[in-house]
Amino acid sequence: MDGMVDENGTVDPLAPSPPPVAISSVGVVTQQQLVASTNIVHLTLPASNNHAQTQVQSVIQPNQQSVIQTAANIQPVLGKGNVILVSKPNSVIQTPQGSLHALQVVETTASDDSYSDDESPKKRRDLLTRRPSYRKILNDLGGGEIAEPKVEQTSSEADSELSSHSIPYHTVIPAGAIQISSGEGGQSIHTLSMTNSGTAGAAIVQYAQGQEFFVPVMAQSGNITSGGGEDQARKREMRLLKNREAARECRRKKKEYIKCLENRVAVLENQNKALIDELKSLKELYCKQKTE
DNA sequence: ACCCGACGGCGTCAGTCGCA
DNA sequence: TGCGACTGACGCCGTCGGGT
Repeated sequence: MDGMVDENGTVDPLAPSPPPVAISSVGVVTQQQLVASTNIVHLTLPASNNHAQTQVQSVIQPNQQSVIQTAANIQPVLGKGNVILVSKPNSVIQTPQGSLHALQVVETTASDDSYSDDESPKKRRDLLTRRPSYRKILNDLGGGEIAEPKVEQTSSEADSELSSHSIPYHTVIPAGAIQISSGEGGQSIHTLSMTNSGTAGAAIVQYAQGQEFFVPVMAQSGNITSGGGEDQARKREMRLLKNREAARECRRKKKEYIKCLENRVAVLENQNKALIDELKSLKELYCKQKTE
Protein backbone atom coordinates (compact mmCIF):
# COMPACT_ATOMS: atom_id res chain seq x y z
CA MET A 1 0.00 0.00 0.00
CA ASP A 2 1.32 3.29 -0.97
CA GLY A 3 -0.40 4.99 1.85
CA MET A 4 -2.54 4.28 4.79
CA VAL A 5 -6.27 4.12 4.45
CA ASP A 6 -8.38 6.36 6.57
CA GLU A 7 -11.82 5.71 7.92
CA ASN A 8 -13.41 6.90 4.71
CA GLY A 9 -11.59 4.38 2.66
CA THR A 10 -9.43 6.94 0.96
CA VAL A 11 -5.73 6.64 0.91
CA ASP A 12 -3.67 9.02 2.89
CA PRO A 13 -0.77 9.67 0.57
CA LEU A 14 1.27 11.21 3.34
CA ALA A 15 1.40 7.97 5.19
CA PRO A 16 4.86 6.52 4.81
CA SER A 17 5.38 4.18 1.96
CA PRO A 18 6.39 0.76 3.06
CA PRO A 19 10.06 0.06 3.03
CA PRO A 20 11.06 -2.79 0.83
CA VAL A 21 10.13 -5.98 2.59
CA ALA A 22 12.50 -8.83 2.27
CA ILE A 23 11.23 -12.34 2.58
CA SER A 24 13.69 -15.13 2.65
CA SER A 25 13.73 -18.66 3.82
CA VAL A 26 15.85 -21.57 4.68
CA GLY A 27 14.60 -24.71 3.11
CA VAL A 28 10.88 -24.29 3.36
CA VAL A 29 9.77 -21.46 1.19
CA THR A 30 10.22 -22.66 -2.31
CA GLN A 31 8.97 -19.66 -4.13
CA GLN A 32 8.27 -16.11 -3.38
CA GLN A 33 6.83 -13.27 -5.27
CA LEU A 34 7.91 -9.97 -3.98
CA VAL A 35 7.86 -6.61 -5.62
CA ALA A 36 9.77 -3.68 -4.33
CA SER A 37 7.71 -1.43 -2.10
CA THR A 38 4.98 -3.98 -1.94
CA ASN A 39 3.41 -5.26 1.18
CA ILE A 40 1.50 -8.20 -0.18
CA VAL A 41 3.57 -11.29 -0.12
CA HIS A 42 2.82 -14.54 -1.84
CA LEU A 43 4.65 -17.57 -0.67
CA THR A 44 4.44 -21.11 -1.80
CA LEU A 45 5.15 -23.59 0.89
CA PRO A 46 5.44 -27.28 0.33
CA ALA A 47 2.81 -29.35 2.08
CA SER A 48 4.03 -31.58 4.79
CA ASN A 49 3.13 -35.00 3.47
CA ASN A 50 2.84 -34.65 -0.23
CA HIS A 51 4.18 -32.64 -3.07
CA ALA A 52 1.31 -30.25 -3.14
CA GLN A 53 2.16 -26.74 -2.27
CA THR A 54 0.49 -24.42 0.15
CA GLN A 55 -0.39 -20.97 -0.95
CA VAL A 56 0.24 -18.22 1.51
CA GLN A 57 -0.84 -14.66 1.27
CA SER A 58 0.07 -11.94 3.63
CA VAL A 59 -0.07 -8.27 4.02
CA ILE A 60 3.15 -6.91 5.37
CA GLN A 61 2.62 -3.47 6.72
CA PRO A 62 5.12 -0.76 7.29
CA ASN A 63 5.87 -0.12 10.92
CA GLN A 64 3.43 -2.74 12.03
CA GLN A 65 3.53 -6.29 13.02
CA SER A 66 2.45 -8.63 10.31
CA VAL A 67 0.50 -11.79 9.98
CA ILE A 68 1.02 -14.46 7.39
CA GLN A 69 -2.11 -16.44 6.77
CA THR A 70 -2.34 -19.76 5.10
CA ALA A 71 -5.18 -21.69 3.60
CA ALA A 72 -3.99 -24.86 5.24
CA ASN A 73 -2.14 -25.65 8.38
CA ILE A 74 1.49 -25.14 7.64
CA GLN A 75 2.69 -25.87 11.10
CA PRO A 76 4.50 -29.08 10.24
CA VAL A 77 6.71 -27.41 7.73
CA LEU A 78 7.43 -24.34 9.73
CA GLY A 79 9.91 -25.97 11.92
CA LYS A 80 12.94 -24.66 13.59
CA GLY A 81 15.41 -23.03 11.34
CA ASN A 82 12.98 -21.47 8.94
CA VAL A 83 13.67 -17.83 8.62
CA ILE A 84 11.38 -15.23 7.21
CA LEU A 85 12.85 -11.83 6.99
CA VAL A 86 10.52 -9.02 7.77
CA SER A 87 11.09 -5.40 8.40
CA LYS A 88 9.24 -5.39 11.65
CA PRO A 89 9.76 -7.61 14.64
CA ASN A 90 7.15 -9.69 16.43
CA SER A 91 5.30 -10.75 13.34
CA VAL A 92 3.47 -14.02 13.40
CA ILE A 93 2.33 -16.70 11.03
CA GLN A 94 -1.27 -17.62 11.58
CA THR A 95 -2.95 -20.77 10.41
CA PRO A 96 -6.65 -21.57 10.35
CA GLN A 97 -6.15 -23.74 13.36
CA GLY A 98 -4.90 -20.79 15.27
CA SER A 99 -1.30 -21.84 15.39
CA LEU A 100 1.02 -18.95 15.84
CA HIS A 101 4.63 -18.98 14.81
CA ALA A 102 7.01 -16.34 15.85
CA LEU A 103 9.21 -15.12 13.10
CA GLN A 104 12.89 -14.77 13.35
CA VAL A 105 13.66 -11.20 12.57
CA VAL A 106 16.72 -10.28 10.62
CA GLU A 107 17.72 -6.78 9.77
CA THR A 108 17.13 -6.00 6.17
CA THR A 109 19.15 -3.76 3.98
CA ALA A 110 16.22 -1.47 3.42
CA SER A 111 16.35 1.66 5.46
CA ASP A 112 13.40 3.77 6.45
CA ASP A 113 14.93 6.93 5.12
CA SER A 114 14.82 5.49 1.65
CA TYR A 115 11.23 6.53 1.38
CA SER A 116 10.91 9.46 3.68
CA ASP A 117 13.76 11.83 3.08
CA ASP A 118 13.95 12.16 -0.64
CA GLU A 119 10.60 13.77 -1.17
CA SER A 120 10.57 17.47 -1.73
CA PRO A 121 7.99 19.64 0.00
CA LYS A 122 6.37 20.22 -3.37
CA LYS A 123 6.07 16.50 -3.90
CA ARG A 124 4.56 16.14 -0.48
CA ARG A 125 2.04 18.86 -1.23
CA ASP A 126 1.17 17.16 -4.45
CA LEU A 127 0.65 13.92 -2.65
CA LEU A 128 -1.47 15.67 -0.09
CA THR A 129 -3.90 16.98 -2.65
CA ARG A 130 -3.96 14.12 -5.10
CA ARG A 131 -4.80 10.52 -4.48
CA PRO A 132 -2.63 8.12 -6.44
CA SER A 133 -4.29 6.37 -9.30
CA TYR A 134 -5.72 2.92 -8.77
CA ARG A 135 -3.13 1.53 -11.09
CA LYS A 136 -0.32 2.99 -9.05
CA ILE A 137 -1.86 1.92 -5.78
CA LEU A 138 -2.45 -1.60 -6.96
CA ASN A 139 0.90 -1.89 -8.63
CA ASP A 140 2.47 -0.90 -5.35
CA LEU A 141 0.22 -3.37 -3.65
CA GLY A 142 0.68 -6.44 -5.64
CA GLY A 143 3.10 -5.94 -8.44
CA GLY A 144 1.89 -7.40 -11.67
CA GLU A 145 -1.62 -8.06 -10.57
CA ILE A 146 -2.97 -5.22 -12.66
CA ALA A 147 -2.80 -5.85 -16.31
CA GLU A 148 -1.14 -3.21 -18.33
CA PRO A 149 -3.46 -1.20 -20.53
CA LYS A 150 -4.01 -2.40 -24.01
CA VAL A 151 -1.78 -0.53 -26.40
CA GLU A 152 -3.26 0.89 -29.53
CA GLN A 153 -1.68 -0.74 -32.50
CA THR A 154 -1.15 0.14 -36.06
CA SER A 155 -2.58 -2.13 -38.65
CA SER A 156 0.82 -3.50 -39.53
CA GLU A 157 1.53 -4.30 -35.94
CA ALA A 158 -1.86 -5.86 -35.64
CA ASP A 159 -1.32 -7.85 -38.77
CA SER A 160 1.86 -9.28 -37.45
CA GLU A 161 0.25 -9.95 -34.14
CA LEU A 162 -2.74 -11.59 -35.72
CA SER A 163 -0.45 -14.16 -37.12
CA SER A 164 0.17 -15.18 -33.56
CA HIS A 165 -3.58 -15.16 -32.92
CA SER A 166 -3.56 -12.24 -30.56
CA ILE A 167 -6.15 -9.57 -29.97
CA PRO A 168 -6.55 -6.58 -30.26
CA TYR A 169 -6.62 -6.44 -34.00
CA HIS A 170 -7.66 -3.57 -36.19
CA THR A 171 -9.44 -4.44 -39.37
CA VAL A 172 -12.28 -3.30 -41.55
CA ILE A 173 -15.34 -5.42 -41.59
CA PRO A 174 -18.94 -4.84 -42.49
CA ALA A 175 -21.21 -4.16 -39.61
CA GLY A 176 -23.23 -6.96 -38.18
CA ALA A 177 -22.68 -10.18 -36.40
CA ILE A 178 -19.79 -12.27 -37.56
CA GLN A 179 -18.44 -15.62 -36.71
CA ILE A 180 -14.86 -16.71 -36.57
CA SER A 181 -14.00 -20.30 -36.97
CA SER A 182 -10.76 -21.69 -35.75
CA GLY A 183 -9.27 -25.06 -35.68
CA GLU A 184 -9.58 -27.68 -38.29
CA GLY A 185 -12.90 -27.93 -40.02
CA GLY A 186 -14.13 -24.85 -38.25
CA GLN A 187 -14.86 -26.84 -35.17
CA SER A 188 -14.50 -23.90 -32.86
CA ILE A 189 -16.71 -21.04 -33.84
CA HIS A 190 -16.64 -17.77 -31.97
CA THR A 191 -19.55 -15.43 -32.30
CA LEU A 192 -18.70 -11.76 -32.22
CA SER A 193 -21.21 -9.12 -31.36
CA MET A 194 -20.78 -5.53 -32.40
CA THR A 195 -21.83 -2.49 -30.51
CA ASN A 196 -22.03 1.06 -31.84
CA SER A 197 -22.32 -0.48 -35.23
CA GLY A 198 -24.96 2.02 -36.15
CA THR A 199 -22.77 5.02 -35.54
CA ALA A 200 -20.29 6.40 -37.96
CA GLY A 201 -16.65 5.87 -37.39
CA ALA A 202 -16.24 2.88 -35.20
CA ALA A 203 -17.67 -0.23 -33.74
CA ILE A 204 -16.52 -2.41 -30.93
CA VAL A 205 -16.22 -6.05 -31.66
CA GLN A 206 -16.66 -8.06 -28.54
CA TYR A 207 -14.88 -11.35 -28.38
CA ALA A 208 -16.49 -14.27 -26.69
CA GLN A 209 -14.07 -14.20 -23.79
CA GLY A 210 -14.69 -10.59 -22.98
CA GLN A 211 -11.96 -9.14 -25.09
CA GLU A 212 -12.71 -6.26 -27.37
CA PHE A 213 -11.01 -4.64 -30.25
CA PHE A 214 -11.70 -1.60 -32.32
CA VAL A 215 -13.00 -1.78 -35.83
CA PRO A 216 -13.47 1.28 -38.04
CA VAL A 217 -16.76 1.06 -39.84
CA MET A 218 -16.70 1.42 -43.58
CA ALA A 219 -18.54 4.33 -45.10
CA GLN A 220 -21.12 3.85 -47.77
CA SER A 221 -18.47 4.23 -50.43
CA GLY A 222 -16.48 1.45 -48.92
CA ASN A 223 -13.71 3.73 -47.67
CA ILE A 224 -13.02 4.63 -44.11
CA THR A 225 -14.62 7.96 -43.42
CA SER A 226 -12.24 10.80 -43.91
CA GLY A 227 -11.89 14.45 -44.68
CA GLY A 228 -13.00 17.78 -43.18
CA GLY A 229 -15.99 17.45 -40.92
CA GLU A 230 -15.96 13.73 -41.23
CA ASP A 231 -12.41 13.73 -39.99
CA GLN A 232 -13.48 15.73 -36.99
CA ALA A 233 -16.29 13.33 -36.39
CA ARG A 234 -13.96 10.40 -36.76
CA LYS A 235 -11.52 11.92 -34.28
CA ARG A 236 -14.30 12.50 -31.84
CA GLU A 237 -15.51 8.97 -32.30
CA MET A 238 -12.01 7.70 -31.66
CA ARG A 239 -11.70 9.84 -28.56
CA LEU A 240 -15.01 8.65 -27.22
CA LEU A 241 -14.09 5.08 -27.93
CA LYS A 242 -10.81 5.37 -26.10
CA ASN A 243 -12.39 7.14 -23.21
CA ARG A 244 -15.06 4.49 -23.05
CA GLU A 245 -12.40 1.86 -22.81
CA ALA A 246 -10.48 3.88 -20.25
CA ALA A 247 -13.57 4.29 -18.13
CA ARG A 248 -14.17 0.57 -18.20
CA GLU A 249 -10.60 -0.07 -17.20
CA CYS A 250 -10.77 2.51 -14.49
CA ARG A 251 -13.87 0.93 -13.02
CA ARG A 252 -12.28 -2.46 -13.13
CA LYS A 253 -9.25 -1.20 -11.27
CA LYS A 254 -11.42 0.59 -8.79
CA LYS A 255 -13.27 -2.61 -8.02
CA GLU A 256 -10.01 -4.45 -7.68
CA TYR A 257 -8.71 -1.77 -5.39
CA ILE A 258 -11.77 -2.00 -3.20
CA LYS A 259 -11.48 -5.76 -3.11
CA CYS A 260 -7.89 -5.38 -2.11
CA LEU A 261 -8.84 -3.09 0.72
CA GLU A 262 -11.46 -5.55 1.87
CA ASN A 263 -8.89 -8.30 1.89
CA ARG A 264 -6.63 -6.13 3.92
CA VAL A 265 -9.38 -5.50 6.42
CA ALA A 266 -9.85 -9.23 6.78
CA VAL A 267 -6.15 -9.77 7.32
CA LEU A 268 -5.97 -7.00 9.87
CA GLU A 269 -8.94 -8.39 11.73
CA ASN A 270 -7.27 -11.78 11.88
CA GLN A 271 -4.08 -10.16 13.00
CA ASN A 272 -5.90 -8.33 15.72
CA LYS A 273 -7.58 -11.48 16.86
CA ALA A 274 -4.33 -13.38 16.91
CA LEU A 275 -2.61 -10.72 18.94
CA ILE A 276 -5.47 -10.56 21.39
CA ASP A 277 -5.32 -14.31 21.83
CA GLU A 278 -1.59 -14.19 22.29
CA LEU A 279 -1.90 -11.46 24.85
CA LYS A 280 -4.52 -13.44 26.66
CA SER A 281 -2.41 -16.57 26.82
CA LEU A 282 0.63 -14.64 27.95
CA LYS A 283 -1.40 -13.01 30.67
CA GLU A 284 -2.62 -16.38 31.83
CA LEU A 285 0.90 -17.71 31.82
CA TYR A 286 2.11 -14.75 33.79
CA CYS A 287 -0.62 -15.11 36.40
CA LYS A 288 0.08 -18.79 36.67
CA GLN A 289 3.76 -18.27 37.31
CA LYS A 290 3.03 -15.47 39.73
CA THR A 291 0.82 -17.64 41.91
CA GLU A 292 3.38 -20.40 42.06
C1' DA B 1 -49.00 -7.98 -12.46
C1' DC B 2 -47.44 -3.63 -11.34
C1' DC B 3 -44.77 -0.18 -9.01
C1' DC B 4 -40.78 1.52 -6.78
C1' DG B 5 -36.33 2.02 -4.81
C1' DA B 6 -31.67 0.20 -4.65
C1' DC B 7 -27.89 -1.18 -7.18
C1' DG B 8 -24.57 -1.85 -10.72
C1' DG B 9 -22.74 -1.01 -15.24
C1' DC B 10 -22.08 1.99 -19.00
C1' DG B 11 -21.09 6.21 -21.81
C1' DT B 12 -19.81 10.81 -21.71
C1' DC B 13 -17.82 15.13 -20.10
C1' DA B 14 -14.57 17.75 -17.70
C1' DG B 15 -10.59 18.36 -15.19
C1' DT B 16 -5.87 17.02 -13.82
C1' DC B 17 -1.42 14.96 -14.37
C1' DG B 18 2.69 13.15 -16.58
C1' DC B 19 5.53 13.00 -20.41
C1' DA B 20 7.77 13.92 -24.82
C1' DT C 1 2.79 23.03 -24.81
C1' DG C 2 0.13 19.49 -26.79
C1' DC C 3 -1.48 15.00 -26.11
C1' DG C 4 -2.77 10.80 -24.00
C1' DA C 5 -4.04 8.54 -19.73
C1' DC C 6 -6.70 8.60 -15.75
C1' DT C 7 -10.65 9.40 -12.87
C1' DG C 8 -14.65 11.89 -10.51
C1' DA C 9 -19.19 13.22 -11.57
C1' DC C 10 -23.45 12.87 -13.88
C1' DG C 11 -27.23 10.81 -16.25
C1' DC C 12 -29.28 6.77 -18.34
C1' DC C 13 -30.66 2.02 -18.45
C1' DG C 14 -31.42 -2.76 -17.02
C1' DT C 15 -31.99 -5.92 -13.18
C1' DC C 16 -33.59 -7.43 -8.83
C1' DG C 17 -36.08 -7.75 -4.66
C1' DG C 18 -39.79 -6.25 -1.83
C1' DG C 19 -44.33 -4.22 -1.18
C1' DT C 20 -49.18 -3.68 -2.80
